Amino acid sequence: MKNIEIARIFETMADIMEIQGENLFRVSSYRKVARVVGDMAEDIEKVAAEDGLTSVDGIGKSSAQKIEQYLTTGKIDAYEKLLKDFPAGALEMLRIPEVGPKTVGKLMVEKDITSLDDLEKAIEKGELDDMAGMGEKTVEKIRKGIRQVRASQGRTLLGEALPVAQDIIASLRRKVDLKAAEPAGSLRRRKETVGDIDILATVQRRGAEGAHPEDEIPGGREVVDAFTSLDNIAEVLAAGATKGSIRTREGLQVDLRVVRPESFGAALQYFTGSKAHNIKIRGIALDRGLKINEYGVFEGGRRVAGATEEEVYATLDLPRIPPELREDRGEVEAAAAGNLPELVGLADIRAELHAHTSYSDGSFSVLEMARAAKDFGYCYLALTDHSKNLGVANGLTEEELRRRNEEIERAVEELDGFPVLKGTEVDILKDGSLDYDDAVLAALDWVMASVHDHFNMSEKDMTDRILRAVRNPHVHVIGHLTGRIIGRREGYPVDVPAVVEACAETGTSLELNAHPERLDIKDTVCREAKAAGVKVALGSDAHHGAHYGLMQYGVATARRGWLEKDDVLNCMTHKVFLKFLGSAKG
DNA sequence: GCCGTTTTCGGCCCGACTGTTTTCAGTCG
Repeated sequence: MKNIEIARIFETMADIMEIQGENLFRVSSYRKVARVVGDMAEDIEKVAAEDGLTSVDGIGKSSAQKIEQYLTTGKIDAYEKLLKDFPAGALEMLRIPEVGPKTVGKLMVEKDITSLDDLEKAIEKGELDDMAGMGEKTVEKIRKGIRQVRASQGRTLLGEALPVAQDIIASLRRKVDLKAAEPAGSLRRRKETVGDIDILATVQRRGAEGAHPEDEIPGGREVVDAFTSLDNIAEVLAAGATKGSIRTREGLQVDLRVVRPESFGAALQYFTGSKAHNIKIRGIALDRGLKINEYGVFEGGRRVAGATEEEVYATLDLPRIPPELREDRGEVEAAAAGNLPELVGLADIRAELHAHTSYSDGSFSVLEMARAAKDFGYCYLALTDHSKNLGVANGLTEEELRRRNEEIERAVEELDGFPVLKGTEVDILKDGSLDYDDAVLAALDWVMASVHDHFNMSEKDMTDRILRAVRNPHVHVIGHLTGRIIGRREGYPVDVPAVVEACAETGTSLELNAHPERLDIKDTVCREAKAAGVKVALGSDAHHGAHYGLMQYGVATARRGWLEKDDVLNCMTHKVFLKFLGSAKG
């Protein structure tokens, strides 16, 4: 599956072309190719062979040729040519806040600066001072920005950013009387990582009717002041009449915007994005003679909507599209056709299906884990301790597994019959065999099979290894399919579509590991699984009673993957779940 | 470079903020 590689190449080409001053529409068409190829569920090679690349919206003749060339030769001439004249370290400078392609281009041409290091040295020597547009403040910003790029190396996990945003909103509400306050941006779309946090707020008092957008918002400055005087702030970056910006001690940038109540829905829609979704929405508006901006929907000069998102979408005869879907992956078309999915919600989740106890590497006993699940509101629980191969995690021998199962029976009794399934997260060994014999697995209620070692295999070998586990009649579900750790470890190479296909054939499910560092399978694969009729099991990978709360990130990712209640095993009642397990693998 | 029930040419979403400019370019969301 070469989709991601190709997406990266087109993104890089777009960056380089933009720095070199290429036509911006041409640049954005390269970015669009990168996005559609990266988001595509199918293997690009398969699309190329079957329907042809130009059947994909956004891929024209020229891009199709480049992709074909990559698929056949592993190279793209146009890309090689761009790289040849372009220093490798220069793209890194784009990651500095306030530094865009134009600035990078100027630095390269005028000062021969081609890397973060070069730039830092040049600033130290005062070499930027004679450049047009490089005042004292700008240079200082860049200097700080370089440090920041080095320190943060990118984006923050959803699981870290969401609690920060929720804390800030709660603190803000205690200080000022807000009518509404919501995170926007990629956080609201629940992307697996976010660059910064955007919060929108509106105050109780209504603005004067017909007030111009440029007027100050009544009560706005008061909210901004409250915001910039919160605890846990390392630095106030900006504080105006309607907008404030801070950096938290964890290094996260948080932007707050105060908007008028009559514009709140429009602003929320606008700042939630994604950019691609908004471009599509605006296009539809234009066709109808409407203009949408962050203040509302306008017909001529007249505002026709804006207070709520429902209102904004309704002007286009669309239902409100859930934020998690707003990626221009077909959601607008689905909304227009009345085909939006009824997304699974946290309240639909009846069970935890991936949890460890102190028998392996968890910190709670069997009884404590079960009691915590019951207290959490679940109707049942599956305990999935590691198998003996995983020494570092104190994996269970067959004898230990038997003793743990007896302890489960005692715990069930203790908790008045709260159902606890006897499960395992059994290692898929190097050759694709499993770490327990079939007889041992057959006696268990719930068998999850996962790869935990020998990551450095070829894609073919790894895929064959996993496929062998999929085909084992006792395996109900494959755990964290790609093994990625977001921001730290790329997943091992595996032909995901081939695994999905085999799961569909054999009645095997796929786990969506809800741990914020994993979120594996990811959103687009969820959608692929759903299309193939493969069920998804959400698992928090809990090693402690407090970890059950991580389920929310799994649900968020499932929603981004268009999953509905019927696609998710955890939504089944205990009885239905057992029946499903009895029949799934035929 | 992509796209087309007005189109195969001429468009391509829109606005705010910042620093630095003396009317605007660059960046961001």
